Amino acid sequence: MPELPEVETVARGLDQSLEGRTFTGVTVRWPRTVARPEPAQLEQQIIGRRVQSVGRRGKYVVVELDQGYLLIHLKMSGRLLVVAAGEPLEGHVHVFFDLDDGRQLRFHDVRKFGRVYLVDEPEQITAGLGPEPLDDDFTLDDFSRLLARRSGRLKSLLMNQQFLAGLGNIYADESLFAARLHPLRGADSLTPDEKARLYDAIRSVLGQAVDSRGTTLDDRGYVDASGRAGAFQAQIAVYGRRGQACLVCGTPVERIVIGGRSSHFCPRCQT
DNA sequence: AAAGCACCCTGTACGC
DNA sequence: TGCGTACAGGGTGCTT
Repeated sequence: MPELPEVETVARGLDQSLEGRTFTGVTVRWPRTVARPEPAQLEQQIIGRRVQSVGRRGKYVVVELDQGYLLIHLKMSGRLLVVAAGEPLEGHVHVFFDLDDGRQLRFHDVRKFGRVYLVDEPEQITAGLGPEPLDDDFTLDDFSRLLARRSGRLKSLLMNQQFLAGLGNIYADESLFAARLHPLRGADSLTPDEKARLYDAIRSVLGQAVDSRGTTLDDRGYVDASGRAGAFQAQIAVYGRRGQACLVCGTPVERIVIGGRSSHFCPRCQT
């Protein structure tokens, strides 16, 4: 599932390959994928727009145009691929954009949860997101202050994009393992040392995952804009490892459901 | 404020 | 072999 490291990797690839390109057409094959404007208006609004840069906010890919912004959320299964227009159109391509150099930006999404937005300002979509955990100016003090106002379970909190932007199920579980904190711990129960451990763990796990170009769990999983898989799966400690030995102590990894989402943790290491 | 759940979707795993 | 069904997952919206 694309989370912050995967979206960051996609955005970096798109920034390289799309900068300076102009959109010359768009085809919508599954209208619900286009959240706004109305699919019929997308064409007239995006043709002629030029890409200035591609970045990321939370789990959104943010394409800065000479006028307006194209935002894409990959949700569960979305892929953004840049290919020559002559390449056969794969199944599950719900929207594709023609570029002025004979290539296409294709939005491929088996689950159809992903969404595309064309807006004047990115904040129209991203205003509710919490801070970026990897920003230089996101400090331990900031994190402690955010935690102080919360009382829910750590796992649910880390998954809440309004609390912190970019963590999903994989990196929330991995961060809690790295911090040696149980996913059901109350956010208001942490000692100063535990808060520091969690802050460090989130930044360390996300940073390493970005360096590894994200996590690709199987051959249908995440790939970047050039179709390349990530490598962080080799460093996964608990996610998806139910029943397997904890890499630190050998205790079987447990899986429980929190807030309707699976949570993986070591019952001995995480307290 | 937080928890629980249905919803959106489809491929896959599983039971019979 | 083939069918039906449960499940996974991020985010939103609704109810408790």
